[in-house]
Amino acid sequence: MIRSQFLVERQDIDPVAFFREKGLRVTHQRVEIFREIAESREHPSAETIFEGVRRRMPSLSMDTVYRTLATLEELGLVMRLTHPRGGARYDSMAITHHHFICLECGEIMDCFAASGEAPLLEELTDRVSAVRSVHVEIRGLCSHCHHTSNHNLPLMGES
Amino acid sequence: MIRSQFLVERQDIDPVAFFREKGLRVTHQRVEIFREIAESREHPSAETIFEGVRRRMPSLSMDTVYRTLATLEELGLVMRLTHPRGGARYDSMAITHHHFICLECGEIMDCFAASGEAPLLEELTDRVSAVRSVHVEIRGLCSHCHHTSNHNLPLMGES
DNA sequence: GTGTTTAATAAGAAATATTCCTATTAACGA
DNA sequence: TCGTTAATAGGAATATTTCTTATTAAACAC
Repeated sequence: MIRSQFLVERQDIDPVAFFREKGLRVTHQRVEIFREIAESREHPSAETIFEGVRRRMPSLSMDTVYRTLATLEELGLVMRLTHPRGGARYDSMAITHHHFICLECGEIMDCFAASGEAPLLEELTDRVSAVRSVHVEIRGLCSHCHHTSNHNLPLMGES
Repeated sequence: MIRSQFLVERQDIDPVAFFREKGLRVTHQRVEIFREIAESREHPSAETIFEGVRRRMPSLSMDTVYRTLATLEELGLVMRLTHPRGGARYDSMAITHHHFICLECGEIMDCFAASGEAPLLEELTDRVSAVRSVHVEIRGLCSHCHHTSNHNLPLMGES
């Protein structure tokens, strides 16, 4: 049986050492893109990341941003999130955490506290071999939207 | 404090009654698109849904597929998933469940069993008002890929 | 049933988002 | 410092999603 705890921390990642360790070339682009995400608190889109890094590195191309984001995601340093309003958003996963997304305004909030266990994968035992990450995504209404907008969303606990 | 159980079932949805109840017109397109997803076990893309329904309804347009999927998602009947290999995938959420996604081949498996509770939202109490859904997404390697490919993914439990 | 109202659709254009192609650059090991 | 080659820039190509507008068909009143 595969059973995964939610809380798995990892932090203080030095991108230079990390890339080197993985046998990847330590390019300015990779380091800067990693930093841009690690230092952001805003779950930026690829476009936002591009604009942010390009200020320091005018030759940067969009292709490099996407390629690097894919690399970082594969390494487990970054997570791609589906945003209710189209387009992908990216978030540093140097520290394991989860997300709350407001269905009204689209704001994404980090949720570091975690308790309990992941869904048991017993029913998938013969089909699943290794767990890489467990991510909980909670959707609902943030306080602001709950009070200001007349929403019509079915909520948990209601019929 | 907001605390949400994972397991919240809902099933046997009659799309006609459901749309009517919500004050939405019961169009052939809506009913057929809903059925296509509800009967699929394959987490189809918008394109796949389009092709499937168009066999029965040749005049269907892609725009209607996207529009209807957005409506169904808003009603909580359908969930949009980010697929590792670009593009969105859709899944019927008539019965609450979770997902395992293989990072190698991209296969998505349903995971109905669930235990534990969602991450505590205590830290977000003042920012979050209402929970609409709790979804757990587990990533890793399916048995097939774990045994056949030489993967280089950091896995949970390893350093 | 018939007519009226208007939400929903089809069609294709437009806007976005993402990936691909190729020549060039620069990281790294010798 | 030099050679090798992974990685990048630039732009084209593709894919995905949304928008615009005329048309259609649900829903409802009669």
